[in-house]
Amino acid sequence: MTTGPGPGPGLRDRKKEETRLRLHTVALRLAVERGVGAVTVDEIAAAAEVSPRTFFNYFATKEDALVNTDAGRADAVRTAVLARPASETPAEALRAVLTEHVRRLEADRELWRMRSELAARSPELAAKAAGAGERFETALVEAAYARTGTDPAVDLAPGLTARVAMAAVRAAYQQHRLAGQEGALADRLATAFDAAGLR
Amino acid sequence: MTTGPGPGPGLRDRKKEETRLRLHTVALRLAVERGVGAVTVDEIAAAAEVSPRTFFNYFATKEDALVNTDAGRADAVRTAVLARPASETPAEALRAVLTEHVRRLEADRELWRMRSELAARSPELAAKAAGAGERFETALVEAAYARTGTDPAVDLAPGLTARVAMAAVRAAYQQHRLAGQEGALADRLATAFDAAGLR
DNA sequence: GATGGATTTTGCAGTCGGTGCAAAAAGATA
DNA sequence: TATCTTTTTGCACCGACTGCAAAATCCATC
Repeated sequence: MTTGPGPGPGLRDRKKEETRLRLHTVALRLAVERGVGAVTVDEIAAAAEVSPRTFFNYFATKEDALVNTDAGRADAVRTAVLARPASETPAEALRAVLTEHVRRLEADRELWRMRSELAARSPELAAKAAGAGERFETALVEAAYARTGTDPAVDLAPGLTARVAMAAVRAAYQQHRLAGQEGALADRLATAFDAAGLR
Repeated sequence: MTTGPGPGPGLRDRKKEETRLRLHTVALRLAVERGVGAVTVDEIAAAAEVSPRTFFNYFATKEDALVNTDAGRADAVRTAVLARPASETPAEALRAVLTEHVRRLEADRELWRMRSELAARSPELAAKAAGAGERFETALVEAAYARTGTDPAVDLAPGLTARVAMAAVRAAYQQHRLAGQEGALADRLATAFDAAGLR
């Protein structure tokens, strides 16, 4: 994000980042208060103090502002899996990266709770979130194959392992949510990984 | 679909079913030829010889006409899992139902190839398809818990098993596609189920 | 500090997806 | 055949989204 010999991000970059975040949080707040369908892009832009046209400089669609799917997330997780020690099996690498990934998400628990709530109320949003989840899973699959160096048309295991790992994450999340978010998600996740054979 | 004491579906019902199918296949054809974004609802409706307003009597959105996500699919699979012999474990029931489900999908291989191709080219379509996949998985999870009669907040296993089963299906599909759809998908699926521990 | 260039925001007009409503058309029934 | 029910259609409208160009803001240089 460095723009040159200066001491850090310029005012422009900082303002862009702040605007993006403001649009996202304002959109979330309004949608939670009134429902996804009842909030217009005009209203979000006005509340965030930018023009509607500018809204679309930041987000391709209204749903993107609510889900804030960051294309970098899939890239980042792929990179993280590849950066694990070469001695680890795909299962070990995936497990370690996902455990850390979930730990970080927990730090934004309230944000995730709001997103889940909205997705439960809006099929379009649920679909957008599911699409993002699928891209995330695809990145894990690609990373697993990159680690084994095997041909996906021949070797089923890396693709299966990555997908099973994500299945364990989703199962642990559901249980955590239904249990009222009591207890440690990390423990549930560890239990799910063990039960799914990822060691 | 019987409308009364008559000998079968009335003209109305038959025409509705034909119209829905025509809209779907015309939409698919046009989208494959020109790209999802380049085809308008007006064009689809005209090619299917109905008015644009009628299009929306059949499909809630343009993407729905392309993906043709049938809400009944999730319900049907839930019913099928519940209808398996009570002596079967969730894993056995899920495996049997999914094996049959995939066998039926293979009968429409060309249709599924077109859908996959479109989803790869359109993020909105990919999201819609992912959303449908998630609802399908949710139905499997619900059916698994209904079979065990256990509390999802307490018992992780049924939810995990159902999700792992779907992971196996997706892994098998990917391998099948990358292998140029040669060989039997059913064999790949059986291998994936075995490797994932669903017996 | 002034100037010019680069970048971002904004306003605007337009297209398209999607909705509600009522009239017209088509099918079903007596 | 007349009447009722259901489906289709036309229409006006709203909101999401896009391309374009002018205005505003930031940045580098002198």
